[in-house]
Amino acid sequence: MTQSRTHNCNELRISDVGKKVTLCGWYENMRKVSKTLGFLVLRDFYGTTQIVVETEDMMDILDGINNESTISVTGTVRERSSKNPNLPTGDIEVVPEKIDILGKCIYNELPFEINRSTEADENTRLKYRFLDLRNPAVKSKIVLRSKVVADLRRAMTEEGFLEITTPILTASSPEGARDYIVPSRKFPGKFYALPQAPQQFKQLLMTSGFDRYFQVAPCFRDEDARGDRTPGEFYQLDMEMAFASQDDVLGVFERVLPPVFEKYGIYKRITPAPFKRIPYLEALEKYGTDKPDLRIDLEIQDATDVLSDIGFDAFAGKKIKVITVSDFTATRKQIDQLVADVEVQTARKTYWFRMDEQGEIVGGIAKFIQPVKDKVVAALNLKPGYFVGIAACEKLDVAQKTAGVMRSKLGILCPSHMDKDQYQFCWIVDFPMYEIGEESGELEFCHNPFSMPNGGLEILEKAERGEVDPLTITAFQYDLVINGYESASGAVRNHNPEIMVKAFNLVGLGEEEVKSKFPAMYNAFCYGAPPHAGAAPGVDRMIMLLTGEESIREVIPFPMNGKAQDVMCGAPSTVTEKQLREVHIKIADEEEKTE
RNA sequence: GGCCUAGUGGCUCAGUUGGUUAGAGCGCCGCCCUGUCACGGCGGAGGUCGUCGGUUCGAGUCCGAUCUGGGUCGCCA
Repeated sequence: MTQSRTHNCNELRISDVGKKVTLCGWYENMRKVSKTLGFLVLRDFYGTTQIVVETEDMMDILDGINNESTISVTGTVRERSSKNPNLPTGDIEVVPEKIDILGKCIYNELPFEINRSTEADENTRLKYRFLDLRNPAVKSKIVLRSKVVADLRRAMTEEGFLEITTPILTASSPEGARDYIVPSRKFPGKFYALPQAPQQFKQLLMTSGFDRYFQVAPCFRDEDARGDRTPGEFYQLDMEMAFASQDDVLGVFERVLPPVFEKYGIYKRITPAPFKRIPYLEALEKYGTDKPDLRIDLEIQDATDVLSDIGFDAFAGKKIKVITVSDFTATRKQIDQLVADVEVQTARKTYWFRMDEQGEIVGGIAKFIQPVKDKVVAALNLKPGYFVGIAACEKLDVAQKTAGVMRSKLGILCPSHMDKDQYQFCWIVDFPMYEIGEESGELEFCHNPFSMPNGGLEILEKAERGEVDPLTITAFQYDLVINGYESASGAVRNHNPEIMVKAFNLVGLGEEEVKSKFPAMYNAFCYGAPPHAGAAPGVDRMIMLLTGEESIREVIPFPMNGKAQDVMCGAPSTVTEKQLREVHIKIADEEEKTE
C-alpha cells in the first residue's frame, strides 16, 4: 500500500528543509540534465514541487513512464542550490527515496499540451475535457465558480432565504423556449419536460407560505447556442419573496451582488448601489437596446427631422438615428470595418460622415450633408473632430437597434468613450406588457404572462374598453444589466386569478386557457396567494463577467459543444430497442437516426 | 435554415503571380550534457494539404460541389 501524502505540491517551504515527506501528483515534465541528474515537476491541484533525481534507479523508474502519469514520491526536503523566485515552492526540492507509480498515462503523446490546452481546437478540448481541466488556467475558472456560488448561497441565506430544490422531471409548460422532453414508461404517449426555470414551483412555494426561497437551479432549454449562451442547460440563482415589491427584490441583489463582484471580479471598480433604473423605452431611445453597456458614454439621438428630407434616397421617409462621437481618431479602414460589422449583425446598411479639424464635412455621405451643413451642425451640435454614425430604417425600433449595435462597436473602437475596466450595473424597468407579434400581427405577451401589469385590473379593463392602448401598459418586470449583458430577469408576479384572466383576455385567450396552461398555479392562487416578486441572475454569465471570459464554455466544468453534443460522453446517443419499447417510442424514419 | 469565416504532421501556424523534394515552432523518439526551471546541443520519425470532381504539361494554391469547425442572424430571459 502506498504511503498517503503528507503535504500537497504547493505547501513546502524553506522551513520544511530536512523533513521526510510524501507528495502525490502528476508527472508534468522532466528537465533532464544528464543520465543521473534531472528535475521533475510534480503537479497537483494546489501547485507544483520540484523533485530532483540524482540516482540511476530513480531515473529508470521515471524514464519508464510517460508524462501525465500519477506518482507518489517519498523523500527528503532540501534547500535548492539555485532557487526559483517565481514559484511558491521555489526555495526547496524533494530528494526521492521511493517513487510509486499510481496511475499510468499509457500515451506518450497527448491530444494537446496541458499548459497550452486553450490554444487547441475546442472540440478536441471538450473531448478530452479531463485533460483540459488539468491546465491550471482552465481549472481556476471552475474553482472561482465554486467560490462564487458558495458566497452567493451564504449571502442569500443571511438575507433570510431558504434553499429549496424543485423537480427536474416536471410538466411541459407552454411559455418560452422549446422544452426538453422525457418519455414516460407508465403512461404511453405522455412525456415529462425538464424545467426551463423553476418559475411555477417557486410561485407555488410562495403560495405555500415559504416567505423567501432561493436555489442554484439548473434550467433546460432546447435552443441554439451563442457565445454567451450554452445550449441545453444552464444555472440560475433563482429567488422569490412573498409580500414583496419590485424595490424589495432589487434591494436584495444590490446587497448580495456587489460584494461578490468586488471580491472576485477582474475589475475592482463597480457601480455603487442603488443601481441606475432605466425605463425600457428610454433604454431603446438612448442606447438602442434593452441591455446597454453603460461603460460607453455615447448616446443615440433622433435626427429624423433634420436628415429624412435632404435629398438622399436612402433617408427619404425613414426613421433616422445618429450617434455623434467627439475626438474621433479611427482610420478609414476601421470605419469601413465598423460599418461592415454592423451590417453583418443587423442586416441593415449604416451611413457616416465626419467633421474634420477644419470644420469641413467629409467622408461617407458627406456630399449629401454639405448642402444642409449649417442645419445639421446646429441640430446635432457638431464640432470639429466629430464622427457621425447613422441608421436609417423604415421602423423606429429597427433604426434604434441598428444604432444600438453601432454604438457598442463605436465604444470598442474609441477608447476615449469607453471606460472599460469596471462593472456598470443598471436595472431596465417598465417593460411593456404586450407587443404586436412579428409573425401573427396580433397582440401578444411581450415577456412572460406571469408579470403584474402596472395599474392592475383597472388598467386592463380600460384597455378592454378601448380607453387605453394595451401597447402602453407596462409590467412590473425588470432586468439586471451588467456591462451590456443581461444578467438577471425578474418580475412582480401576477398573483390574482382575476387579473390573470383579464390579462389573457386581452390576447384573445380565456379563463379555460389560463386554467389549462397553468393549472397548478391558477388553482393555488384561488386559495389565497401572497403578492410576491422575484428574479433569477444567470450564474454562468456572472462567472463570465467576473473572469472576463468571452466564451461561456470556459466557466462550465463539462460544457456541451455548440450543437448541444457532449463529445466526451457521446450524448445524444442512440438507445437500445428495448429501452425504446419500454417508453413506447418508435423512431419514425430509420434514416433520420444519427450515429 | 440564411450570411460571414476557416480546414496543411499530435498541437499552433507559414506556404508568393499555379512550378519541381510542402516548411517552422512546440510535442514525440534516439544520442550528448552534473543545477535545470519555457533547460540546452545534435540527429530522427511523422503529411492521401477536409472530401469528390473540373481546368492545366503541372494544383496546397484557380473553379464547382460537398463535409466539418467557429461566429452571427433567426430562435432564446
